[in-house]
Parts: sequence; C-alpha cells; structure tokens
Amino acid sequence: MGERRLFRIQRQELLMDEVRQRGAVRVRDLAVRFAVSELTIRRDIAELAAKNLLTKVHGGATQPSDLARPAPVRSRRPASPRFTIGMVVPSLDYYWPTVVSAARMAAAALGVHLQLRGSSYDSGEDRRQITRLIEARQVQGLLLAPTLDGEDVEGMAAWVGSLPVPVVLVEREIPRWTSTSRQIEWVRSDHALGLEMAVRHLHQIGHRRIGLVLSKGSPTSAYLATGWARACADLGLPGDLVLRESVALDVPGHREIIAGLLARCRASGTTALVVHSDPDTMSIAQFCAEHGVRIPQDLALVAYDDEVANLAEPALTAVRPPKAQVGRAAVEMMVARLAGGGRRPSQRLLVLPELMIRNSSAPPARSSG
Amino acid sequence: MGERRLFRIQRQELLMDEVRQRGAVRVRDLAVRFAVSELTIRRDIAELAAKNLLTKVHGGATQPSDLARPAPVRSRRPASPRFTIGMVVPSLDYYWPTVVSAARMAAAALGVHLQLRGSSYDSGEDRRQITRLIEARQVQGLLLAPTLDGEDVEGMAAWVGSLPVPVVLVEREIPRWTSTSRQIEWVRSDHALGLEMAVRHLHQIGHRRIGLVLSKGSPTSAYLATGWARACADLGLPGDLVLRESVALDVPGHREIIAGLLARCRASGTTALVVHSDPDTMSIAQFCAEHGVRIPQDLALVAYDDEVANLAEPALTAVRPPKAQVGRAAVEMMVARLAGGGRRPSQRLLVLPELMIRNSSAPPARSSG
DNA sequence: CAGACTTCGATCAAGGTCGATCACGAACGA
DNA sequence: TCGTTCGTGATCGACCTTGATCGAAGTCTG
Repeated sequence: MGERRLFRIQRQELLMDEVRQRGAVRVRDLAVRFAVSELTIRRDIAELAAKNLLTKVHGGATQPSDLARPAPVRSRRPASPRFTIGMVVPSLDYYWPTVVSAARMAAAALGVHLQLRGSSYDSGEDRRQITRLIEARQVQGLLLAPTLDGEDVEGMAAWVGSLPVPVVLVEREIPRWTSTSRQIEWVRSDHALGLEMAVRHLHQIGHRRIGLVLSKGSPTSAYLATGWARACADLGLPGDLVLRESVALDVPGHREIIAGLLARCRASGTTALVVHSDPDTMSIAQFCAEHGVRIPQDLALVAYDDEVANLAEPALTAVRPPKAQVGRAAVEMMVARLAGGGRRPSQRLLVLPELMIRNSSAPPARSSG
Repeated sequence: MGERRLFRIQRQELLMDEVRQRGAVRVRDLAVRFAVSELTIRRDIAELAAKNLLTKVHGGATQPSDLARPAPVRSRRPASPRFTIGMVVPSLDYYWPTVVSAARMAAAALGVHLQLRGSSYDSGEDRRQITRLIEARQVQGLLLAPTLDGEDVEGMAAWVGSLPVPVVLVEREIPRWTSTSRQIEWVRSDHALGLEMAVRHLHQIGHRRIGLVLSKGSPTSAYLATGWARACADLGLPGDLVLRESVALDVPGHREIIAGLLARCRASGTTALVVHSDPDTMSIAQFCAEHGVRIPQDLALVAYDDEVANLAEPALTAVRPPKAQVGRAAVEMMVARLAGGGRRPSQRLLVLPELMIRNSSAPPARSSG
C-alpha cells in the first residue's frame, strides 16, 4: 500500500491519531503497519513522550497519564497528617465567634491546627490576610468568608479560585461559574429558608400582613430578601412591606425610624415583623414597650439571628442560623479534602436554621372578618 | 470484552476509575476482567497504594481512607447503638447499584445495618415498600429516592415528611415547602452543574453550536435541562438544539431518530452533542462510525453518566455523577442525625460531578469562517 | 478460639521489550 | 561533486513485565 515511505511527522501524526482513537498503541503493530523497524517507532514514541503528548510504556504508548509519573516525593512526615488550616472571617465580634469556636472544636477533635485571621467586610483586607497566610506557607487549606459585595465580584471569585491551596467558603457562595477547573466548595446556612420559616410560622398562627426589616449592608440580606420573596409568593402575601434600615440602639435617629415603621404598620394593618438581627429586634421591642404597643398581642416579632433573643423581655421568637454546625462542617469538609488525595468530588452543604418559638410571636389580637 | 492485553498503565487507569466510581475493587474480579493473574492485580494495587492513590485492603483496594491507617487520635465511636437504616431505591440495575454499594460500605464502616428495598419508578410501589419497612419496626431511619414525577407530588412529599422516622432523600429534593415542621434532609448530585461542565468544556475547546439529547422520563432530565438553559444563557449559545428521545440500541427505530438528529446537526452547523446516559451516546457513536462521521473531528460527544463510557471506542468524554459519594454521604448524614439526638439542624448536601475528559471531545475540525 | 478457607507476597523463571552502539543511505548546501 | 546532517536499521545484553508456586498471614464461621 504505502508506495512511498512516510515522513517522520506523518508517522507521528498517525500514531497520535491511533492513540487518541484506541487509547494505546503497540510498538510491534505500528512497526508492521508503517513498514519500519520497531526501533524507529520507539524513537517516535520517545519524541512524543518528551512533549507530553503521550505516555511511553513498556511495549508501546498510551494516552498521557499521571500514573506513570514517578511517585510523588512524599518524604515528608509519613504519618501524623497534622494539617494546618487557615481561616479568615470578616468579623470577630459579631456572628462569627460562634462559627469560629465550633470550627476550633472540630479542628481539635480531628487533630488539625486552625490558624485564625480576622478581616473586615472589605475585599482588599481579605486579600491581604489571605495572602499573608499563603505566603507563610504554613497552611494546607483555607476556610474563607470573603466579602463578595463590591464591584469586582468576578475578580475576587477568580482570585479565590486560583489560590494554590484548597478553599472552602464559609457562609459564602461563588456566584455562577468560576473559571477555575475545580469548583469551589462551600458550607453555608440556608438563610433564605430560615426567613421562610419565620414567615410561615407567622402565617400559620394567623398573620396576614407581615413586614420585614433588613439591616443595611449585611451579606446575608440578599438571602433574606430571597426567602422573603419566595415565602410571600407562595403564601400570597403582599411582599412590599420591607424596610431596609438598621434600627439598633446605637444607630443615630433610630427612634424616628422605628416610629415611622410602626406608623406604616398601623396604616397597612401589618400585625407582625421579621427583623434582621437581635439588637434591632430588641430595639423595636423596647420602643414598643415605651409606647404602649403590646408584644405580641399588638405586634408579633420574629428576630433573625438568635444571639441574645432569649434574654429579651418578652423572650423573642427567633430564627437561629446554624453557626456552630457551619463552622464544624467547614473544618470537616476541608479535612476530608486534604486527606482525600485531591480526587474527591467537591461538595456544597446547606445547613438549615432552626426556628426558636418563644413569646414574641402569637396570633394577632383580633382576627379579621 | 477482553480484546488484547492492556498495558500496565491502562489497567491501573481503569482500576483507579473503578475505585473512584464504586469506592472499592476486588482483586478477583479485576483479574478476571483484565484476564491477568491475581498477582499482577496485586502488584498494580501495591504500586498505586505506594502513591497514596488508593488504600490496599485484604482482598482488594478502596479509596484512600484514614480508617485503614494508624489512626492518630480518632478513637472509634463509643459503641454506636447499631442502628438499622432502611433504603428504598427505584432501580437495582441502573445508576443505583453504585450508590447502594457505597452506602453499604459506609454503613459497614460506621457499624450500622442497611436494609435495602428495590422499588420502581412509581409512587405507589414506593409507598408500599416504605410502609413495609416502617411496619416491620426494624428501621430507625430511611434513605429514600421516591418518584416525585407523578401528579400527586405534594401529597407524596407530605407523606414522606410525615413518616415516623427520620428521612434523608437520596438524589431527590422535596420541591418547595413541606407542611411538616422538620425540614427533610437530602443528598444529591448537582446534575445541573454537571451538564454545565459539559457545555463549558465544549465551548472552551471551540464549539459554538452544541446540541443536547435527553432521555425521556428520567428524573434527572429536569436538572439537566436546567443546567443546559443556564449554560446556554451564560455563554450566549443557542439553547434550542434539544432532542428529547431515547436513542439507545434497544429503542425501536433508534436508527431513524439518530439519522434525523445528525441531519439536524448538519443543517444547523452543530458540531457537538451532550447526550444523557452512556448507552445512548454509544449508540450515536456507533451510528456515526457506520456512516463515516468521524468522532471527534466531525462531531464531538460528551456522555452524561459515566458508567461504561470508558469502554467505548473512542473512549467517551463523560460527566460522572458522584454516585458513590452520594450514597456514602446519605448514610453518614443519617447516622449523624440518629446519633445527634434530634437536636441537630437539617442539612442538604450537593455533590459536584466530575468531567472525565477522554477522546470523544476535541476542537471542531474547522472553525466557522 | 480453633479450624477451614482465602488472600498475600517472596522467589524464581520465561518471554518480550528496550536502547546504546555502530553502520548505512538519502537529502541538503556550498 | 563532496561532506555534513538527518533519519533509519541490525545486534545483543540488560531490563521489564507477568506467571507459577508455596509457605505465611489474614478472615470468617461456628
């Protein structure tokens, strides 16, 4: 058939074709097919293997494979997988202490070390802290809660995805797709469902006009708004009673804001409020007490974020995000990844909040009709 | 199947594949499958174990695991009270064997008993099997994969939610809200993301018109369609090239359907297809081979569901749902719930598929002018 | 806890494969 | 035309891979 002997390049082209088609080639077969000596084929294979286009094996060649690579230089401590995990959280005095302490306990239980860095709700500071941890070369993995609210969300996401160590996001989620090949893992509370639980609870005990008070600028606000919209749509409630203002005691002018809020409630017949974060809820409760609005008879309250809700008077019904479980699960996920040898599929864990029913929620004083 | 003797690397590649997919392999089985002596398989396993790619056990090998190595601090659970967990799956010959066998292994590792029931893709049969398990009063928890496609989705969901034992759904998700107070947990593959991975892969290597072939009536179809829509929207691809037909070899008239499909591809300039389930993909590949359509030069193929994709010729690029991980995680989640004393927040776990890039996907032969 | 059974791995042996070396011929440029 | 360079081929000892054997070690069952 082959009247003219093929050029080396042509032979190699056909050889690669065969490899791609069948997954492997045999020196013997190719020597016959191309009517050249086996030595020539071997030389072709060696050449292609040097370019990493295929893997040379005894007797032939196969597709590029990592298995052929010489055993990874694993002369390091063979036993005692005492990993060190870095953790960067945006705050050390709100929300995160519970998460961190659970992470600490889980790390201790698993025999790994946890290195904590506080950051702020600022991408630049996040990057700085993360870079410091990486450059110290002490951490094998990172638990991160970066701020993804800024303008450069995509850039930050891509940067996080390109870090040289495995990453598990905590209470955060990379939006849409990241260009990195390995999808980033995360663990977070299902805040949207938590808010739905609050609304459903109020709906179930008879409330038909429910309002929502969101803190400004909190990363969880978006989830809460989503849950709010979903719950209102499902239950056929008006979804427009939303206030996006912080009303905690340390906010200047909070009394005026609350007064306005209560006026709106009266005007619209709103009998219940879901309020983001305990201090804001307690601020409202206190204002109500001072102005003769009875909790829960005149206004039912559900706090989102059960830090101190049980200390209020009356004790506040509250949605409790599963902070401890999130912290623990994040550490466990990271340890599983580090111990899994890089071949474990990524996971994404949603942990559901709990609804703690206390005394600030009760059926509305007079049912309509 | 045993055509010609494989090279060592190919054997090891397939062995690792099996380990990752099923969680474990047996020396005996592999020796038969590869038509080599058991000693050879043992040597392969020893070699891979030396690279920490798997863990050698008596009789075979498993995924790298800390359980088998000298546990540093990890003292076994103090005599877990030997729970019995029931598991009801809709099929025992497709997709589910891998999930079940991983669940079995996890159960064994945790010292609990797993009671399996096969059902069919039918709500009535599901209820019958579940009822039987409950009435026997032998199970403390249930892993369920009920069919939620019928008309009475709400009713089935509510019924599952009202069962007297904890439930973890496997590869299923209760749509929207259930009236039961405790939210049902689930573990499932992120099939939508898996499909996105396939589309993004094809897009990245240069394909601009991509088609989708969905099996009819599969519960995962909905997820795949979602991922398809998302990927097409994100990438600005036409999302209309969808065929909802089974084209496996055992479907009467599959040749005509495939012929029509290829005609449509030619007419629309489609250069790549994502196909649900391996057999359908292989059917298409075979038809192409018979009709001179070259894979991957003329048509790139990506299979969804990596059961036998690596046995095709050329080996099929495929998305592999993390079946084993789903099965294992479901058992672990249930045991955590049973051991947690009812006070543990519910969790919902998404496990990400892997994209196994083989030879059926390559850049299109000539880019459009 | 012991006996039956299976699995493991060290050793030796056989056969195929590799590559260093030397040698040859064709293509190429001055 | 000649010399150089490149691609190729023959040879053979070393090397790689696999298999058979069998005592040792592990696992299961009663």
